[in-house]
Amino acid sequence: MPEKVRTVFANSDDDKAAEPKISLQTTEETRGKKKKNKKRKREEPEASQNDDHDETSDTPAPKKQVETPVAVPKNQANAAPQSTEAPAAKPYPKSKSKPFTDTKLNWMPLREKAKALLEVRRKLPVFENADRIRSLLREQDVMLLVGETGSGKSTQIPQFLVDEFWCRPVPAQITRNGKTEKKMVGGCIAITQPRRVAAITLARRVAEEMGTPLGSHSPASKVGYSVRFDTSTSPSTRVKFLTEGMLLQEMLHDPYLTKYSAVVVDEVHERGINVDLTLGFLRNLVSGNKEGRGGVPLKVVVMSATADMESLTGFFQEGYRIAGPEKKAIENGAEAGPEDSPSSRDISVCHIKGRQFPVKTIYSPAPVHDFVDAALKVIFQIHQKEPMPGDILVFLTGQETVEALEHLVNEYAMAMDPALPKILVLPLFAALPQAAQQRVFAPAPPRTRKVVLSTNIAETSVTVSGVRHVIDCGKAKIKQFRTRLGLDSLLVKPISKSAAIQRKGRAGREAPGQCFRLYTEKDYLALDETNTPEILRCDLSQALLNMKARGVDDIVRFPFLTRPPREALEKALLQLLNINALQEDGTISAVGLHIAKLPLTPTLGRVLLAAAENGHECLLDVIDIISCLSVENIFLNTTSEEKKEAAEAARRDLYRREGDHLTMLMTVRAYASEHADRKAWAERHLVSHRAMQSVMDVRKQLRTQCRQAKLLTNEALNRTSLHDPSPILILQSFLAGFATNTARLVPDGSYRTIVGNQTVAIHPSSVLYGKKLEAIMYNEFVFTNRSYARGVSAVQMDWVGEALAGKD
DNA sequence: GAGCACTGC
Repeated sequence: MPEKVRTVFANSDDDKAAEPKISLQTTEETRGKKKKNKKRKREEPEASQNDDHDETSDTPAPKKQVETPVAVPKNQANAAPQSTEAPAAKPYPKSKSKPFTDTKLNWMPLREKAKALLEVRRKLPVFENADRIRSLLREQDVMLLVGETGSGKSTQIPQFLVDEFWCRPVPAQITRNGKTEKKMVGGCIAITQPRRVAAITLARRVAEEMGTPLGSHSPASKVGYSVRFDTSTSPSTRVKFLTEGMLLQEMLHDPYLTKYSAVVVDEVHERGINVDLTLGFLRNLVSGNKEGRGGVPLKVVVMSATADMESLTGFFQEGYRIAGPEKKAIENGAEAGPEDSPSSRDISVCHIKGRQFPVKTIYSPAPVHDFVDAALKVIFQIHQKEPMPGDILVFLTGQETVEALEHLVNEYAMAMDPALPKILVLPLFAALPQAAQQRVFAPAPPRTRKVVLSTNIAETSVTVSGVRHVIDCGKAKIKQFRTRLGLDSLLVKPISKSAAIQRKGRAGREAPGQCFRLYTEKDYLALDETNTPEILRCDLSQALLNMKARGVDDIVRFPFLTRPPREALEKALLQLLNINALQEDGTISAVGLHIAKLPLTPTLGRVLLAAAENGHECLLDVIDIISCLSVENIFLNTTSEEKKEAAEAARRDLYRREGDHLTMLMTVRAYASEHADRKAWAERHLVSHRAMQSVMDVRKQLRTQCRQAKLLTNEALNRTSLHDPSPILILQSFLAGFATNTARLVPDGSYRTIVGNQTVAIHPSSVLYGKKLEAIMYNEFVFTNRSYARGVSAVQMDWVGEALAGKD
């Protein structure tokens, strides 16, 4: 249903009621505007392609767009996703000696580009609402904004707000823990994003539009971004794009977000656990007393692509209700601005229409049993009937189904009528090497139709150009943490309506399109409205530790947008108790506080601290291993048989009989000591170069943090000679966090978990696969077709006993 | 004999 609703921006001229007011969409003015929109679409479909960030997420601000703002074929822009640096981002070296006037001169071309871009911006659906959004936010602290794809909300909203009077830094007196301090509060707008690429791409784009250099490139820069391993801001930054995790991290140090006048939370509908935590903390900030901010209000804009805003309005209203009808007097005497009038408690809901071409939906007349087979038929049906150009995007569940369909399509294509255009089949999934992924962005060769077979990576993370036909199998693999069993399950499940709409929308980005749903309309109507929030699907220990570290001692009273079941919360608390991150009374311990600041799961954080007690050498080795465990799989999947044998031989010298942990250590050591050509080394050993680069990033970050925490000395870090690792010390350090992730061999030759007595098999990707050992410790316990332990090492039963008894 | 997608001072 949401896809059929056509709404315009909220009509906010209604009388203001005393009760918290929600201005809902009105449909009256729609008609005229709709027509206008339609016309616009025909005239400049290209302009709409780069204004919403999910469209550019894989195509950083196409530079052509800057030079000729009118017409850029999307294909072209996508064809070179590597040319990331827009010209505006380049000209400022970090050199401090550069005179300021120089910067000023270099500004001129930026200004001109910004002026040209303004023409494009003016045509965005969101633009005509600028004044209304500004005036609502002058009165109110919270705004909810529904903006469909292509509305331009992510790039424009911060620019609408940055020059508002309330967005200037103000001197304030802050009282905390009885101490009063003078400080500037506000001045900056934060915009959160679920993904790194989006944060960086948007920052680049907005910097161009504002005509200022990006981030740390110049002291005059107004736009910056902050993602893990990559921060580009300057003291003058006013608009900052960051990942949700990064904002949470900032909040650990500055709970009242005193740098910011506003926080814009974008893409809320994706409902990652970080966004849920962010919203909980923000609700406490807007509805609580503002002492920590010296009485200066914080504006919160929550943006989503789906119309389900009722739960969000209720969520923020409840915050106001609990805070009480009267505002607490501000004790330190900060002046009461207009924000303190009752209307600051109103919440407005605004709808902005997107810019999409119409997409026709075709349902399967009867239930489909084999969606790979059904997809095959539809692909050739489209290919025979539909004119060129018009590529096909097929949503499947995983690598397995992608590869199965790939073979089938290629097979059928060979027997195809030679008079028909050719078919180019391109698989797309996250584990695919980067180079192979890039192939889907290149436009199809002449007289060829691209058929992209994708997992749900193409649903949000990646935009494929040229697509006019979408085939949706209606399913996806979803990871679900099962509290009772303490394991992750990766199961094929039906998608939600909003995911189905998202998939369908991928056909209408450049021209009218069609979407074939390989399920019946009845099935569609029975789907859940939205995706299950991650907070209901994952292990909560990290989230709880973060809350505890922020002083939220009573978890039950935390404002959850969706409250996790009690059992899941209890399990997480128990786990934190087990690793001594919490004290018996449930408050955070010194160890817990330390772990919370590490960019690791609580368990891995605990391991790191345990290793620190076993000496510098052990800590350095454990950091190497932890770095591997906290990134995607470093070992590539073998594709062909010949390659496999060569790789097995090359990898042989890395394998350690102690298990995967020590094997990872040897891999990091070998990679790090390869100075000539790491990429070639990685290819030879069938190790993912991309993953190893992340490993090295994490390793560097952890080493730095350990040095700052005085767990490592410079001397230990700079030592060049390699010591012999001590497997015993390393594995015992791991048991400090993973004592409950252990299993012992039983007489029938299988393994049973020590806690829970469940059957578990060593995953085939492990170096210990097929081995019979006294006991094993594993990093992960997952269920796919059966229960597997992944990341496995051999341990001794008496070590496990000691670790479980807490005598580490 | 096997690998949905994201993310972190």
